Amino acid sequence: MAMELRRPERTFTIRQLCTEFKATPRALRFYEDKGLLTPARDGMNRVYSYKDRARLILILRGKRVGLSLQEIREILELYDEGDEAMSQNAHSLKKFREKIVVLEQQREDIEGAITELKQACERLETRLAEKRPDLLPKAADYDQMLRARLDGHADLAMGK
Amino acid sequence: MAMELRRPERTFTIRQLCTEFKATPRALRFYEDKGLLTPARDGMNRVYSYKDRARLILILRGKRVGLSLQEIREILELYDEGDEAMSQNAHSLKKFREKIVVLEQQREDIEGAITELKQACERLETRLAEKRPDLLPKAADYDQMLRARLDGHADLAMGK
DNA sequence: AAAAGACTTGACGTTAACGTAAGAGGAATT
DNA sequence: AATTCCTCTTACGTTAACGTCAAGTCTTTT
Repeated sequence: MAMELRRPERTFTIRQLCTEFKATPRALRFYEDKGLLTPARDGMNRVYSYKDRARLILILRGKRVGLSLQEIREILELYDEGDEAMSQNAHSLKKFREKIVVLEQQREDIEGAITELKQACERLETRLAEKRPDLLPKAADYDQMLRARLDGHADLAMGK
Repeated sequence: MAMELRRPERTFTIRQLCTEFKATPRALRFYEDKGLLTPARDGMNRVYSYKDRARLILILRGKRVGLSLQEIREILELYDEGDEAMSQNAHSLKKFREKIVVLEQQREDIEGAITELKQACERLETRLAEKRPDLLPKAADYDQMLRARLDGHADLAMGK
């Protein structure tokens, strides 16, 4: 019970989180305004903890899957809620189940969209190969694409 | 070559498509305004063909997976484009490949979100079962939910 | 001490994707 | 003929999720 995992009590400035996750200060303040984040303060300045950072990760992922900030907030509230507001939670439970159905549908949609896009790409590529092979991307371009994919995590490794 | 599948040349009014897909006339006109649909006219009135209907289905699915109308239009244009505008297509190809990467990421996100939501549901359910079993949904409610899921296709079967 | 950088709080602007209300035109029903 | 109904266009309103200044504070560097 007296055992809490003691990560070095690191904190983050708003800018640090922004560059790490490619967000803007305005966005983080906006999330705070909407009750999704509540960082501590050092004087006027915001101080984000690991917990805040974890919440931000959830927020951003929620956004990527098409949840509204409102919906994300409801989910987040589940995590720090004690055990009060139980009848409220019965409502949340229902909404979550509904959301799961929607997300499963969405996953199907995405899989469908992916296969279609891939087909479209193939059609395009064969047509281009026949008529304008000069316009096809070169091997070098694929290198470039791969590098772009990795850049997202690069700053994590080399504590920029 | 002279063989075209001859579905009974059915057409649809704007209202019919709207009720079938739970859209609004305003939305369909908006899509038209943005160049995603180009139904025929009977006098002033819009007349939608099977092809228009198919496009609408693609539009709505595109929206569900988070594509913008702009992006959806680009995809649709691929389908009716002849073989002109090839260098344009080289650009499309690149954009599509990028979009595929995004969608695959998004699929991962959704799967993550689904598992998390399910966990949250379980936590909620156990807590409720312990403290307020009266708030748990009854078996009848699940019947209701199943019925709701099927309603989406009911109007297709019973040509309402 | 002055300038340069981060951070802050307003407050107004912006974009996408429609909603909504107003006014008018045909077709069908009463 | 009048009412009802569906459709049309035009045009302004709305919501979410920020962007974009403006103006001020605090700290650090010169």
